[in-house]
Amino acid sequence: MSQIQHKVEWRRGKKRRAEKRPGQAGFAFPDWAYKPESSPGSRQIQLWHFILELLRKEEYHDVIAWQGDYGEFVIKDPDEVARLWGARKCKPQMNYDKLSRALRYYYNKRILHKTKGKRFTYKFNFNKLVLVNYPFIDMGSTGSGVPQSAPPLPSAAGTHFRFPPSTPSDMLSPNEDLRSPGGVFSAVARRMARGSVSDCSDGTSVNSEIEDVGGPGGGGYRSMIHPRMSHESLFRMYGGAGNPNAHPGSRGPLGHRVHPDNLSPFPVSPLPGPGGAGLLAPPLSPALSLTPSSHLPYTPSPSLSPMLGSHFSFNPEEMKRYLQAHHQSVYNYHLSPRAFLHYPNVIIPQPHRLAQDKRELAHPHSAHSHPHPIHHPLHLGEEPPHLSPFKFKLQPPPLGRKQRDGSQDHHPRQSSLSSGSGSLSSSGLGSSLSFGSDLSSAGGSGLISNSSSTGSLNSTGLPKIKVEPISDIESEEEVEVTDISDEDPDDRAPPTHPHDEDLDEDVFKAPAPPPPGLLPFFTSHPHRGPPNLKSEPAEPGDTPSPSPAQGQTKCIPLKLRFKRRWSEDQRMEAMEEQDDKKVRGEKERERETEKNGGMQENGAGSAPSPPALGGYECSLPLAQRGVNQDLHQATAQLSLENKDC
DNA sequence: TTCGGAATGG
DNA sequence: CCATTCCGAA
Repeated sequence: MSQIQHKVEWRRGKKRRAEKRPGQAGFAFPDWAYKPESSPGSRQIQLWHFILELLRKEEYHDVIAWQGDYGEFVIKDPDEVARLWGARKCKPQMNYDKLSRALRYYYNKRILHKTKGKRFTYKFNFNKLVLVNYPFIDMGSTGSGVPQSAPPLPSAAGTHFRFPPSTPSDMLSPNEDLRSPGGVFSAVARRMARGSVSDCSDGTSVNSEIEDVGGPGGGGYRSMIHPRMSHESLFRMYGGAGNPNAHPGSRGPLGHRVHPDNLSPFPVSPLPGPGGAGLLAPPLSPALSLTPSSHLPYTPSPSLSPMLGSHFSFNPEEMKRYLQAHHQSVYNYHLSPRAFLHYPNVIIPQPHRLAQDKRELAHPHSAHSHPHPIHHPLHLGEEPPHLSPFKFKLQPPPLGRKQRDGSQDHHPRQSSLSSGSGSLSSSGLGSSLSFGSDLSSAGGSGLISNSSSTGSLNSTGLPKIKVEPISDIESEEEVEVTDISDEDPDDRAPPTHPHDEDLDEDVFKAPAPPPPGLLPFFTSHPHRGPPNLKSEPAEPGDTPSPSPAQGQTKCIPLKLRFKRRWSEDQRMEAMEEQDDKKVRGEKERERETEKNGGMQENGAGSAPSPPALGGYECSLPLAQRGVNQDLHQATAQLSLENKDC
């Protein structure tokens, strides 16, 4: 503020870009999801990344710190944060007002939301997808501890899965990528490709994002998160307090960071040794909230899990594993249940219901007449018969309050099908591989439950939380992860669901072909503590009884269950923070979703995406070779501040 | 203080 | 897309 705002700048009349279209290239999902590739803007560090970094560092504790629950942070010194941000972006004029505007944009992306009632307090929506990309973030840790809560969740979840897929060999598989050329990897590749650079001219400053470095090698590291681990764990890994090694306390003044190692965002070795801790690393922190899903029974301890340890050992096999895991993890993180629906193999632990489900699930279905949705916990080897592209939808957009305009029409989505949409996979993988990518993918956003919840739930009397129109958005917004390959619609076009389109949830709907490699495994559902069973209003639609009957190849019952759960979760969230969101029409958001067409494929084609595989491959070697080194480098690079511009 | 539209730059 | 900058409105 003090500064003058001379807006003198060049304001040339640029024409307004009237529209924004997402990629024509063919992605169904929001472009922003992958910005890295081409968009310049994105290539720079993004604000939320920056925020996370600050949060990770003790040095900045006074200006910004985690506070409260999961993912909540408070900006203690707005001006300072703005200054730092401005420095990073070389925008001396930056101030909190502006910075906050930028943060507000995240609301729609669901990356952040405001904690109401608390000044300067925002909350990351880690619950949903964000983590996918940033598993390492340690949220609550900061000094305080985080621990707030470890959510008591059901540990059950953990139990079932075995992380390690049975067949490692498959991992690499190809499924994903292979399937579609452009598929997942492309995204990854793109990300990798993008080099982040420091903004400032001199380059002195390094980006905090370490992506690049991380990319090949780095990516690998992270992946290993045990699937079971919840975000929380991950968070800690990221460097927070959880990691003992993490900040040793020494912190340099701005420019210096502690040892690179510590700070690095990378979790240090996520990959546990094969046998090691990896499997079980206990989750630690709990900062997460909402959906913590899978928590192990044990409580998180602040100290990290063994996994975090610093050693990496990579064997080729491990790498594979880890990659796989990665994928999995990606998919797993709090995604909406829907995501899982498509995966037969997945097991989803539900805390409460677990038991029941478990039984059902547990059965080895031997394949038979009725294909049970769930098979074994991940098995890569088997390819699931049909995996569809999973789409994840994120939370519903917060709908801004645009009451004023009142506009909006919401169109119900009709589309159900949109489905086809595509998907993208990028998110997970991409990011995984490369470090810093954006969460963009995460952001993808989608919608959520609303439909279901709204509809059904409403009846319950809940306040409607959101109602949104997500229609269009949905399509786009949802992020799908998966391969996009979907290209062919037909194949997958499943005739499946005879019953309904699910309009409510589009999401569920269409299953598609199985992407082979991905297997998500479980999800997490968090519920925070309160039990919800009770109230769950069953939705009408819900299937009370699970009978998969039909040909659903997929699992309907499960689906429903999830749905329910999801809805609840959503509600909870909503309630928690709740806001009223209103329906906001998303205006412009596009429509594109076409899905079909050729876009998808694009992977290769239009999209510039580099050869996915290539990237992939690269990574391996790298990883193997010198992971540590890479890490170090990466870490080293990380620096928040930039010197002067 | 916070929200979000609009225009604009990149 | 992702901010940045303004700015009017709650």
